[in-house]
Amino acid sequence: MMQSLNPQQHAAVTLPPQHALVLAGAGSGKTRVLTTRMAWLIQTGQASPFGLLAVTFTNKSAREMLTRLGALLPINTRGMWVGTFHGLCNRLLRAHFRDAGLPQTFQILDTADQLAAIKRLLKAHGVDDEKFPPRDVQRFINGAKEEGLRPAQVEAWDAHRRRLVELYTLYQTQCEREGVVDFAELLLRAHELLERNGPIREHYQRRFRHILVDEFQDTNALQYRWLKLLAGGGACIFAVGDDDQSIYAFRGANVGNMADFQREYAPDAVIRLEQNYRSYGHILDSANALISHNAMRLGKNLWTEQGEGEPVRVIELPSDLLEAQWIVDEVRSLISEGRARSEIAVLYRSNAQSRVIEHALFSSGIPYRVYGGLRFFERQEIKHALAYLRLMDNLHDDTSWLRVVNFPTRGIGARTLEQLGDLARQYNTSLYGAVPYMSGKGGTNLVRFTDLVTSMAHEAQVLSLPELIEHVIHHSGLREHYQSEREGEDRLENLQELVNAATVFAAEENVEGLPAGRLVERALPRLQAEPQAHVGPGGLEVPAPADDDEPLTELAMSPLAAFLSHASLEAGDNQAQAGQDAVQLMTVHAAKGLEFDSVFITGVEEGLFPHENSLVEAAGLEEERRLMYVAITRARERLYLTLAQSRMLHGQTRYAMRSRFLDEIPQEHLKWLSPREARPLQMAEWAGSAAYRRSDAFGRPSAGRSAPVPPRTATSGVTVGDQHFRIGQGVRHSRFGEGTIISLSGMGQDSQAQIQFRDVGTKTLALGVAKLEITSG
DNA sequence: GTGTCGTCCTTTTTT
DNA sequence: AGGACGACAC
Repeated sequence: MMQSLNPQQHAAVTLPPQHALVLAGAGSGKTRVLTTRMAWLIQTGQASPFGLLAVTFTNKSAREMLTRLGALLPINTRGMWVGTFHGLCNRLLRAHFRDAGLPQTFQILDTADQLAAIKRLLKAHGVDDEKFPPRDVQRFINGAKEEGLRPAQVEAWDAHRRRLVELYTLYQTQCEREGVVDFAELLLRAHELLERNGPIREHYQRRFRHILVDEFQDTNALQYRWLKLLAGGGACIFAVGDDDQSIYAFRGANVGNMADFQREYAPDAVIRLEQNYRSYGHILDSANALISHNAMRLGKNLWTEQGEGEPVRVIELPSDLLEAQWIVDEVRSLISEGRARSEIAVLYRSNAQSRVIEHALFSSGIPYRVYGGLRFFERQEIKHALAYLRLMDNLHDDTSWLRVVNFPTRGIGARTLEQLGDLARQYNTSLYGAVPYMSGKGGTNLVRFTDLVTSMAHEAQVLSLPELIEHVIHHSGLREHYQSEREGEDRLENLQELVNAATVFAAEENVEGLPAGRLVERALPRLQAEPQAHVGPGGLEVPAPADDDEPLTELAMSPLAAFLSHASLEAGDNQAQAGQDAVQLMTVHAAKGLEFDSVFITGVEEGLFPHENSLVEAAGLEEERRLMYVAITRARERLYLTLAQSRMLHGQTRYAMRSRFLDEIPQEHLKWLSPREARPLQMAEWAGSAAYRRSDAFGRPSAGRSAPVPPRTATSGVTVGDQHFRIGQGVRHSRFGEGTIISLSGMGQDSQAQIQFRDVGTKTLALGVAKLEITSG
């Protein structure tokens, strides 16, 4: 188990029981250390499998951890507390729903459900959604919750914010009435439960002697507090993370948690894993050099025993179309060299870039796979089916009610629902609860719908989970609806896939054949019927696990409720054509944690990567740099950085110069396939440049590629009045001082320039308005 | 209740 | 440019 660990990995794995922070660089064997540590703790008898808690951010990494652990030790990992923050909190709340003040059947709102709930709330209270856009309200509420704040604790320093706090309060009341819980609420509730309930807190504090955290740099304030609370009884926290790979600050992750952890817990051990087993030297050194430009770091330098390998290839092309075409040609030659398509990744900063690349790949007939986009459980037809199922569990779930009350249409219109909503408010009940108060024509259809849902709920007491879903799809009219819809073919297939998913789920949970709605008593903490000594892989006698406390509450959940949680917490795969050998397309964010033999990082331009929206603050630029660091370190053997001088964005052609990140990598690691000029090339120069023609000498097929296509615009500049502006030009502004134009967009009087000023940072100015003096270029 | 037209927005995303 | 969503008309 321990063989072939390097000294640092070995030290981390065998650390005595104490708090520890492991700074694990990209490709340094982080997951391996985490799982081997768990196995080691179990095997040496320092912990029982259920005395460990391991927490991750994604279901995928939780699964991987369990799989690897299962491979290391002959134990049944089922029922171990290994999961995502949200998954574990859900488990906690299910087990102690009463103490947490939740109904037994509480359901989980995903982001879209939450937004719908907020829209409904705003409408019901006549809130001006110009002044309070639902998305902003959502962000405010989630932001507060992620800071661990209830409405009373949020500072409201002006009228607008006071109103937001009011809305937060109202939203909370609505959620409670409906028995639903959003993602952030899972964490906050679980935290409050542990904080306020001494016996429960002490039970879990006694139980989990070892808490292991993956991707610690991505934790937010509330998650960190949750961990601290859980470890408050003397448990050891083993936190693994990489501050250089923190790329989720924009959604509340706080890298500062790493430094705080180091300070507050004064961990006796900070271990750095700096040997990289993934990339060749030039790639790794490029990444190191780049990230060294960040000021806010804990510090770490990756090295490799592999040779320096090939230099990083860099190429600048006249346009996004040519960039895509060039990539496709290069991909084709990589494939013809015998490389697997699935080992080639094309990464981009923003999703908007994928279209052009997809188009080029498609035209060339190269199979590709795009990550991101709609996931299985987020599909419209699936959400409809799930809404029926949720109503079966909880008729007061207004979100679900509204989603399907008139889908398929059954003559219940907006007016009827408005009336119903008024009544519900009047009698302080759910929409379902308000049905008896309805009179008139609208009422009869509503009663019919209510009967439908109640009869389905009856079936839930008889039918198994897959049977129930089949029943719902049929009797709700969903099947018929999609059969008659022109493009309903896929949707019908997905609905069938939902039945399959439920079959698999029921088998995994051992509830096959049991009625979907019937409670299944299970003592979750019990892992094995009879804890006994095993013989470990090394012939080691493994002591019987320590006797843990009996659970305070047994988890009682119906197969249906369990399936619904599963659907909310794990949105499912979002990949088309899984399994096929295809070129991988994804955003840099989505690539985190993955690795490929060959990687293309596209759009390495100022304004795009780093993204212009991040340039307003220094912290933003550092996050962009970390993002580039993550991108570079995905590559094992070959790395390409590509950039385009012009690019279609939001229906406008934009011109940009190469990313500053390119200048932060020492040239010795780079091999320019296009001329690297002190200033960006003019397109006219480019089209005729010898370097471009020479590019065929690099072994790419020149056939199939047309001669250099003239750019869509003659020069990369705009003319406003009698002035002609170009990228890279020096300018002077009366107030902002000296600066350089780093990007241009628009035409004539409407054009804008992004200017990097020497003293005041980057500004975007309207050229028709701003008075600029051209100083050079 | 459904279909069409216009308006708005557009960084990154998991649970 | 292109998609999503909301307002309006049939």
